[in-house]
Amino acid sequence: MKNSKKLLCVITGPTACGKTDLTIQLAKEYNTHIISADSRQFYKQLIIGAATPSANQLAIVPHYLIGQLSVEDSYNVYKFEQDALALCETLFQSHNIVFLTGGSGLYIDAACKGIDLLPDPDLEIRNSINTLFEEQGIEALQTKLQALDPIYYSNVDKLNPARLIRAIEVCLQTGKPYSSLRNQHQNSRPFNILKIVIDRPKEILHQRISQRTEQMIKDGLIDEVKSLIKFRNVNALNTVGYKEIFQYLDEAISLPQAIENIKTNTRRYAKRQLTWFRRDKDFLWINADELNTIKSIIETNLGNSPSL
RNA sequence: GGCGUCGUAGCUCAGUUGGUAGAGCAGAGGACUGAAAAUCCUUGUGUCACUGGUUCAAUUCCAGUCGAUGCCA
Repeated sequence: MKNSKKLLCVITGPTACGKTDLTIQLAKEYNTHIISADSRQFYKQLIIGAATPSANQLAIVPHYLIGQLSVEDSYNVYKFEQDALALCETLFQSHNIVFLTGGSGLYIDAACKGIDLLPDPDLEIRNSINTLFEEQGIEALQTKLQALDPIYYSNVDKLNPARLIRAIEVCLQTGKPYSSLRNQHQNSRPFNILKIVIDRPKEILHQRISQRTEQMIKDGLIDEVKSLIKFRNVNALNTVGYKEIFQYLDEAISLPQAIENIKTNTRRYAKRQLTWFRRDKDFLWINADELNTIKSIIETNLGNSPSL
């Protein structure tokens, strides 16, 4: 074989587009394994609401980074990058192709391009900045960041507390401006990468989101959420499907209203995902029913002549 | 059948003491480096139900028609 490099095939797409089934089918045909890039399926307690693959599906091909964490664990993109790269190294020893699938764009980027080396968040510092925000509002964050890092301040979304807080946190932790630690260069990888977005007409996607939401309720989403009520404040549960059911359990909204809200919020999530993918011109957009097209592209990228 | 109220953006509604109209939600577009299913930004022209009348001018006033709804029969 001429092509000595291995291939990481990224299969992503908006939520409910059918990437799980499709990737399992591909991985089975290529007799290989799947690494998940889904920031909610990491948590073992999130099953129904996170649309985690079923036990039957997981049995078809080996999966990694699904259910390896508890919702109480702290995890982040950098750790994910490390985990995903370590898995790639191991799996490429015995496979020419490995699939990475999931809908978390930032996590996919971390695996494919890498992210800057920054210290792990210090919870004490973060909490103190959060308190500053709660007590004095966004202006206090703006003033602070402007003093600590005027360069980043000139580019940052000044109305987004999350951006401001993280930047301040890094400045305080490292004693350096956040901007000086961001190189934003793309790390090279010891494997080739093929990136595919599974596309669907918007009406069809919305229909699938609606149907999947109804199915989640039938499958017992409410009981799953009830069992997690003691964790309701952890970040992992600030998630579509869970927060709406918490509101229903609080009797703040009716069940039909909660279900409607889940559908709406899922549609919006899908929209944000699509915005993210559109920005990255490396993605090939392929219709969900064009499995043969995908296989043909994979063959080409593996250095084989397309036989289809 | 009689009397009243209502009919304005996909939905809920506001408003114009007559000069063709605006909020919330939904929708659309965008941003994004350790919270990312998170967090945040931008974006509102529609036969003002229909047909006539009055008027320089009607979505606004008047009449009729249709539809919704309430009360009385």
